[in-house]
Amino acid sequence: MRSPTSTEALVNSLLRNPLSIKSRSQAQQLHAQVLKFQASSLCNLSLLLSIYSHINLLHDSLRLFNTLHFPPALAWKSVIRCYTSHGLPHKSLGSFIGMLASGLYPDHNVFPSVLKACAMLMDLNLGESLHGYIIRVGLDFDLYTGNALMNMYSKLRFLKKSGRQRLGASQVLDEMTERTRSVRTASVLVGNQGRKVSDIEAFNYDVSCRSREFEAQVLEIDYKPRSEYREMEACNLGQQIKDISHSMSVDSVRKIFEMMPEKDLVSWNTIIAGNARNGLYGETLTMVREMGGANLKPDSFTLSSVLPLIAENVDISKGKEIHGCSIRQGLDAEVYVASSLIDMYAKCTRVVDSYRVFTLLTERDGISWNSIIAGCVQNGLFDEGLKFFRQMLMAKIKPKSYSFSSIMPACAHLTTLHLGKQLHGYITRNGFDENIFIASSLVDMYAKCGNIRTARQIFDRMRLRDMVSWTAMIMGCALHGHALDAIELFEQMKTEGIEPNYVAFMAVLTACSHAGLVDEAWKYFNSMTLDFGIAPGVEHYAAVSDLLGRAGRLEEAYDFICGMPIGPTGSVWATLLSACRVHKNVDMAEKVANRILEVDPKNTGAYILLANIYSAARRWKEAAKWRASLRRTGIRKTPACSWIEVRNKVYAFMAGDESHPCYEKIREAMEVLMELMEKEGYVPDTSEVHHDVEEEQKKYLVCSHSERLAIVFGIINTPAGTTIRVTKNLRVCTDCHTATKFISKIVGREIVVRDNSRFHHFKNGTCSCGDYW
DNA sequence: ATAGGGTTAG
Repeated sequence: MRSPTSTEALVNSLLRNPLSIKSRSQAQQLHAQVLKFQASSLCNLSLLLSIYSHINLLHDSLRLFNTLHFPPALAWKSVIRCYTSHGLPHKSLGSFIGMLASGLYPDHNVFPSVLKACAMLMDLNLGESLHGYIIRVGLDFDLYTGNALMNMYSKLRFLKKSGRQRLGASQVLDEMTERTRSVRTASVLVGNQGRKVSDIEAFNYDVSCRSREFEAQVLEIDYKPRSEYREMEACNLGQQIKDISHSMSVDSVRKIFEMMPEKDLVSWNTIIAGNARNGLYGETLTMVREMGGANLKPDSFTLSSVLPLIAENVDISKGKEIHGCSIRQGLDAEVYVASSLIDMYAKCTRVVDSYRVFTLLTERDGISWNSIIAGCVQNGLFDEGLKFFRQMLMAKIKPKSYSFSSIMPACAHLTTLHLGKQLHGYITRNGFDENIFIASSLVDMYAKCGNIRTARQIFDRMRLRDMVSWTAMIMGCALHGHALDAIELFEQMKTEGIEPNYVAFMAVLTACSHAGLVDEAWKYFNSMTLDFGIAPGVEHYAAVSDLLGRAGRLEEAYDFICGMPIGPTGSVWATLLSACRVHKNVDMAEKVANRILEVDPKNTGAYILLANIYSAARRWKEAAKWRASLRRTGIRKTPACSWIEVRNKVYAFMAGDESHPCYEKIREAMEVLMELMEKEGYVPDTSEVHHDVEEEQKKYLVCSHSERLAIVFGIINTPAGTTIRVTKNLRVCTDCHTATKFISKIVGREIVVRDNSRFHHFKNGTCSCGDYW
């Protein structure tokens, strides 16, 4: 026999040190060497296989595995791990069964992968059976297996849909643990020699029963495409099932943790993350503190699990504490921690602090980019969000599903349809269409950009719809004044077993309010508390009082607001005040305005509205008085602003902004139009012009409203037949509304105006809202 | 064996 060469020795040492191999080519070189030296023993090939699986090469692993006639345990375990980390839980469990079937005994380093596969399938039953099996083979005290068990339980919940009444999982496990332990202690005490044969036989029999039980369950699992599991996960983690008895799973996690004889940092991190995922705020923070007692310092895993919970609870002081902690540990520029910090600050409306963390972050990945983008968008900084989105693309980071659902609301709010469509194209090309978050945000975007039909098409094609998808569609209909569609959808949603929440009721009430459906609104308002136990919030009261007010039932609305169990806010009263303006009821307006200033002395809207009401009644002195007191408060009202998209570019207008580069051209066109309109019978309604000035001057002021400038700009800059789409950040003014009807008729074009609450479709001299808005 | 980001609301 020849002595091994140095190369052979190297090969052997490499085979026994799998962590030193880091790339596919290294692994393949080693593979070639093994074949060259005819060292392809079963043992060496299994070692190679475990190397392939450690660097996550599923195909190479499988190719090698398939050449083995009787794969040893190491080969099976490698394949199982690889399947799991590739997100193929069925395959993983199948291989596990195959391993058992070939007579091999599972050991401590196979269960983590199998448990993870159970968690992926969201199958608690299966997980519990596996747990029973693990107890039977005596591995429940193993550190790695225990950690994986905790992880599985903390990710699984009792799904409402499974319907079956279940025994408390932890009770069953308690009993089983007790029985197993007695068998085990007995055998330790007596020693293997003295152990009664019947005991061992009984034990082995029990183990094989458990493994068959588990096997039977695996075979029963119906295979679903991967995307569907992701949807299930999305639904499971969604609000609907959030509060359904996850306590049983959490109990199991705690029991395992307490029983574990040896705990390491991973064990602590796992239970902390589990508590955090299940929303146990106090408990989670306590455990982070207790870690110190066990001589363990929080690491990046700990911090990035805790921060989302702090964000959810909007606890800025705790958040800063954790930030401080991460700085002390030198973890504040670590991607995981930093992304959570960015998100936490954003959720606490401290975007400036998010920026700071983001700037300090040197290596940004898709998630850190998305955190800052979502942070901006969620705080209404749409342009900044878009800016970061573009920067991300320039940094050569490919947008993923999260990126689209984060940025889409920005397109929706800014009405930048061209951008939304562009993103939609990218989404379709990359197969993100099925994603429920993206589809919902697309429905919302198209609806908000005026394209209600496309919104409906996308909605109808969705395979799975959750409450948010329905609400987005209902709100879209409400926005366009399609109240009956909105109501029908709302009823359909309930029929499909999806419970409406706070926002869904806002949507349906808004629909009623835009169409003047008083009775329906009452019905839904009462149903909220009676049928669903949701306490109406200010928004719901606002919708109903708005409706009563518009219908001219001012007294009724007044009493309704006075009867609110939660203190009415300025905004609720404001709906009534604007109704007073529509119905020109100065007495009521005075009464309401005083109530507003009682609860909200800084409500500038009230000053302006009241001043306008006085102006309309030609009571100039009082109007001037209110305007003066507004000036004294030193608060500036939100400036009115309108914008329009022409040839993929957005043009913004402020009222009477004569410095606008297009101002002169617009002015000229406006004069021509005004002449034509007056011939058609248009009389400028200057009653709300708040200054006591000449009639000509008033007419001029009315004509320089931002929405009118935007509309005229659109007419002169687009070819005949194009629909003009204008967005305004506040409400469309009464006179502009009348004027736009005339304009639509004269120029023979459709004009769509979206203001802060709804869409107005002007066509042939009429408006879709029937002048009820 | 453990970790971070997403859709509806005037």
